[in-house]
Amino acid sequence: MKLPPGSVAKAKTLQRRLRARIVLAHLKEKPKFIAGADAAFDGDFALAAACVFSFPALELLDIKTACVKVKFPYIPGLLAFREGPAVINVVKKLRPKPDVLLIDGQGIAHPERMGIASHVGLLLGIPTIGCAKSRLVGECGEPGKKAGSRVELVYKGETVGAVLRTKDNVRPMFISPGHLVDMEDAVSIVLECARGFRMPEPTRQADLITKKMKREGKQQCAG
DNA sequence: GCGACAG
DNA sequence: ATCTTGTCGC
Repeated sequence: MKLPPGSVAKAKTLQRRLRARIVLAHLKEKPKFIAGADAAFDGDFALAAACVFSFPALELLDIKTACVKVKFPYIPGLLAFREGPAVINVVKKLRPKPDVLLIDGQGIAHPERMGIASHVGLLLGIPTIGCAKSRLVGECGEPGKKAGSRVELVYKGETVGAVLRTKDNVRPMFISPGHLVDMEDAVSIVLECARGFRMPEPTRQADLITKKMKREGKQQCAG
């Protein structure tokens, strides 16, 4: 996928401008509604899905989907410019509006502290948590084999995330605050959303929906 | 120059 | 992310 000249440099400049507005603070109230969002790809289109659950009961309350044309290729560190538009579009449709949003990707565990979770959280103005299946940046050890064990993810001398075992004996998840939450919130909320699978329920369901959309064809999706 | 590199 | 069969482990 081709990009107009200078797009990559402009994207990086925007990240550095937006990161000044990221706020990491402890949630004042326990969330009542939590959502998860993810996207799959079919040609030049991003098939996005988002779902909201009651929290901490995790009863499914709403599901929304969207099909958005992608204008950016995948470039490590610039995922928000590829998936962000579709995710923002679909999350805006959710009812009730979520108090916290889990996104498949990094929060501040990013070269510019602006992973997709931080980026989307800032643009939507809602608390977000990055839930990635693998590492983008940072150094870390290996957490214990039991669910709940964790080690810090350190980047340039700063703790930017947690390498968290969400299930016994499975590869850990890379959790990092996105926006309007702190590290403790991120880890505790993800653990409360762990329901016997590696991925926390909100993100896991969004991922399943996304793959189903792809199987059944993008022609019938909203957006 | 070489290796790393979310989805 | 996506392309892909059988297969090992809980």
